[in-house]
Amino acid sequence: MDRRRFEKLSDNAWRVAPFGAMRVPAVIYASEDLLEEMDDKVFDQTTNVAMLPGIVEASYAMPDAHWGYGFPIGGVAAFDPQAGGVVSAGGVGFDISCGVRTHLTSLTREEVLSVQEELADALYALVPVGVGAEGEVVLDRAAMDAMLTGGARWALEQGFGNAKDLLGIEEGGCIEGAEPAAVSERAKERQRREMGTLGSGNHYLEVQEVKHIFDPATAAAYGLERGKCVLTIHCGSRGLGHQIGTEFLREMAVSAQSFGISLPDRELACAPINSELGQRYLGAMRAAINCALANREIVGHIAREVFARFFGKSELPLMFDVSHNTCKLETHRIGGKDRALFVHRKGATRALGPGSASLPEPFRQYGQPVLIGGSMGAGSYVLAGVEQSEDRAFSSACHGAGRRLSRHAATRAWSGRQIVDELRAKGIVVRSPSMRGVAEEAPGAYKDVGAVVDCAEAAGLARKVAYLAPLICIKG
DNA sequence: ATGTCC
Repeated sequence: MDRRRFEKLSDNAWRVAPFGAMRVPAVIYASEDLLEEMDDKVFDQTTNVAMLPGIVEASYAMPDAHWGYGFPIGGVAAFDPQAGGVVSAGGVGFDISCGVRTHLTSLTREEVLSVQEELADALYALVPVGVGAEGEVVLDRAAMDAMLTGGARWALEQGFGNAKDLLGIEEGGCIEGAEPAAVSERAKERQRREMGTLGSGNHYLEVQEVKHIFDPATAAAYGLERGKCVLTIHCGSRGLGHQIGTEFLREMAVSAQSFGISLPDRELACAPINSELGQRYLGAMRAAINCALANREIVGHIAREVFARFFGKSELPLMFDVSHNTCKLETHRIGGKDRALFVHRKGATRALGPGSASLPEPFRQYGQPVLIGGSMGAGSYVLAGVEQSEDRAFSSACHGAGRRLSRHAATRAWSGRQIVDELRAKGIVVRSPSMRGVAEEAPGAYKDVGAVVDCAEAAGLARKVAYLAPLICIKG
């Protein structure tokens, strides 16, 4: 994008003053290099979101923003129901509550390397992965509704995971207000056999080494120790979330006119929060959030069983589990006044600062762990929420590196086999059912995750705590 | 992201 289209607020923040039907400004957090690299579509989409009814303060984009469906991926926007605010299915995305969780291990890099290939084989054999992957858990009608209401708490009752896990999951593992009745039979049917599965695309399970610590005190509070390994899982609500997104997008697009909403882009289909459709979507979306939380809890359980085979009994305590595709009711201080807002984060991570009451005690004073998934070769980062993030984008940060090339362009540039071999030469073992998927997810198809997190830190969205280097990657 | 088009 041409930086001259923006007013420079700082080295890492760029503003577009309202023009046309924009109700608020658009603000993109990016370094000059990242901004130049972004697609013009990010400008169009971020400014389009600023036209939606009831939007508060500004339409934001994170440093990893790229072209998405309606909203940019890496978009953050908050709406006030008292001011005609809307909820948008495209503002959450198709993979509702897609997110990342990281488990701690007491294993050293050497211990993992001594069984690297075998451990990769076992994880790949036992964690269902790929398009249409099905698991051992099959839900009947009653179990489906209990799962959609109970989230990770339900998974725990079924014998998956440890009770302590709930403390480390957003919302304590279960979001209130889920309405299984608002979820179609078709969405439920698609999910019936998909619990405890990874899925495809950018989803993965990785064993990573804590390679570098930037903030020793916070790392210690999070349980991260240099040279030790962690297990990170990135997946979402599978077929259920996708089906809910598809159905509500269609319904919202059809109904927009009846609500008197004129859409700058049909993909921005939305409904007033205070409408039957808006409430029904929120109930279904929260059910999908619980589905994703339960899904990750079960995948974590399977991984723990695999680790127990190799290394004996170990707890693999959960460090944190955080979603990056959600719309959540939160209280934010706007102009000195607390307001209840519906915050859409699409490819953006909640990043609560120190002292937030909803953070678990062990690390409340350090701020929320913000888990940033990099690409296969580039590694990942753990960040921490900072106080000033509240004034930047409702306490939000980036969620990953962000794509540089489209999936199609990536498959033209690389073969999956070539990528697997190159990563093996670097000491990273990859297992995947889809070599095309690996090519689409090639490290070169993503921006430099280091530059993205440096920018997030410089912009005051979050601060760097640790860098994680992959040793094993199970890829969807 | 996705039973990669009901």
